Amino acid sequence: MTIADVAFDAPVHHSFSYRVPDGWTVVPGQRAQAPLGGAARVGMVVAVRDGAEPGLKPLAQLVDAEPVLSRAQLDLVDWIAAQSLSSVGSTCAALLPPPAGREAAGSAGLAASGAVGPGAPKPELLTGAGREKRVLERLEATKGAALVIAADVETVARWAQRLAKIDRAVRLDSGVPDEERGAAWRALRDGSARLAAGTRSALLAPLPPPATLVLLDEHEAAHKPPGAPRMHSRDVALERRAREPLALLLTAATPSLEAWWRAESGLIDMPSREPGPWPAVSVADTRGILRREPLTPPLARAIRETLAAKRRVFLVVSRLTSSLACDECGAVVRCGDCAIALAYSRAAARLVCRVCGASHPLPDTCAACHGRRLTPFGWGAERVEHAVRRRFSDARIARWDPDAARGARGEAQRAAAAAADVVIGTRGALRLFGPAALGLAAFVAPDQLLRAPDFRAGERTLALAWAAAERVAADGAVIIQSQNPGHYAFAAVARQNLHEFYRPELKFRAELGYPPFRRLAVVTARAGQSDETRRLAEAVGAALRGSKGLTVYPPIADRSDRIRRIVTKGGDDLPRLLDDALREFKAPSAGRGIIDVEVDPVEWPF
DNA sequence: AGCACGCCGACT
DNA sequence: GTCGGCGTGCTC
Repeated sequence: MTIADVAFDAPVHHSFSYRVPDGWTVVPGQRAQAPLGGAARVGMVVAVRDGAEPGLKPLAQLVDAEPVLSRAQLDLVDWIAAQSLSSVGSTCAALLPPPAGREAAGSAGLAASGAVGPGAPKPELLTGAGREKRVLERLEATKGAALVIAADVETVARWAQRLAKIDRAVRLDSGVPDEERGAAWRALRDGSARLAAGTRSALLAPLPPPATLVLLDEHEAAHKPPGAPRMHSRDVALERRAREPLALLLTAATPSLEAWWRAESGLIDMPSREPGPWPAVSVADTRGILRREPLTPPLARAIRETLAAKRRVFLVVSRLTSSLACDECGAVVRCGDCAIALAYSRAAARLVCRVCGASHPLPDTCAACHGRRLTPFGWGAERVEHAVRRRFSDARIARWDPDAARGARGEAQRAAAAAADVVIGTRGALRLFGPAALGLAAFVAPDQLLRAPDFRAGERTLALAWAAAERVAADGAVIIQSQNPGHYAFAAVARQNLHEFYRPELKFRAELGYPPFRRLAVVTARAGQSDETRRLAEAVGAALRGSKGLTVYPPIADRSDRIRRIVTKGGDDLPRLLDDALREFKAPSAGRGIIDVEVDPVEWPF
């Protein structure tokens, strides 16, 4: 009898075997519906073989008339799953359009994709002004298939419109109905469409050679969204390019250190560009300044001048809420139970704990020294808005909150922000402004960002400051108020010179053994009680320490003490070493506890 | 992941 | 006396 091995979207790291009903033709790469745990579920057929295993349930029905993945693409999926310690089934689910009900049989087979020839071009990293225009020119010049991957559906929509001006373009992302996504996949496969745009679920879309794959904003953390596979789209794209003859273009205003290092090592081409127009960037030193006012005199003057010139102002604030501190002894008002600083809301005149949610009225005196002067520190959007309104009462001022920007009130807030003279917001507000749309962009206090307990803090700060500067007209200004005015991220933005950031940053990363020189993984252990969690974490730590190539740090408890995280460093073989070391905990006999592994984390979970 | 099975608290 | 909490375990 014929047996099909099917991988399901579940954290089980093996496939399930089914009998192929007589008369069916099934090949690996097709999805099929089959009974699993009492329900009919869709999985990927990863192998078809002859055998004699009595008692197997039969496949229920085929979902794809034609395979959606070729053998080579299934091999790529295996590689992704192994590298990210994800299951093959959930990797497939994340990297394919959702299965349609049923589809018409197509006639075209999958394009055969061979190994990369010796003449295959290196991946290219496009930086600098006009990088997106250069991508479009490339796609216009080539007659081959092209796929543009963006980090979010909004960007996909914009690119789909741009591509449609060149040739027929289809969308493979969740911004269009499921049937349309499936049809787009098939249109690429049979050549009826040559241009496509999508998010990570489009990364494996069929691209008959000669083809171009474009990854926009390769530095974006959104290219590694939550859920399997825990791998950045940049890594998927680079591996696909290594296995398939396609041209790979990466774009970034501020490349990831990973991409920059590859470029320096000659693995990626990074054409150098003449610097384009750039605003005047100044850094205002706020050290030793009594912070009762978020706007230093130079910033207040710049706002006044920009508004007088009828141009727009963007004030970048940190999402971190402000807290209350004693002017006399410096103590911060903390939650009695959780020990973290209570978030101060001026409007509500209350203090709220962001861990346990407890809300307290404002205290009259400092608990530490009984001083009577408790004042807020840190500049949240709300406090900055208040200060700006007080000084510029005639201006139209809008606040852009990431939380309020979603949902029903989102549209209203967006409209208000789009019409405002002064927008006060976090990183997400950047989307409101096109290139050179602003007269002034200013960072009220990026120090929280810079001091975040995350080795990517500098990279993030650079990305945000650079992105803001790109949105300011060449005759406009960027003002950065900081207690770290000498930081090389600011110097790089001020002189529009990326090297000024990457040179010292690479040195720092190399010295401390951070990516791109070593790989990181965060292993999370969870068990019922806190002592069980502790015991599990100790056992996991011991197992990891037994592995030669791994550097293992002691487990860190989270605030609730129900989760412990173990940070691990290793080399290129980190996934394999982790998999070997953790195998005993994955066995069914291992019992209690859940172990979770995040390889190459981009967001620091602490 | 789902979904079942399986033992301990507040209700008709 | 039941309904239901989610801890543990299995799914071809």
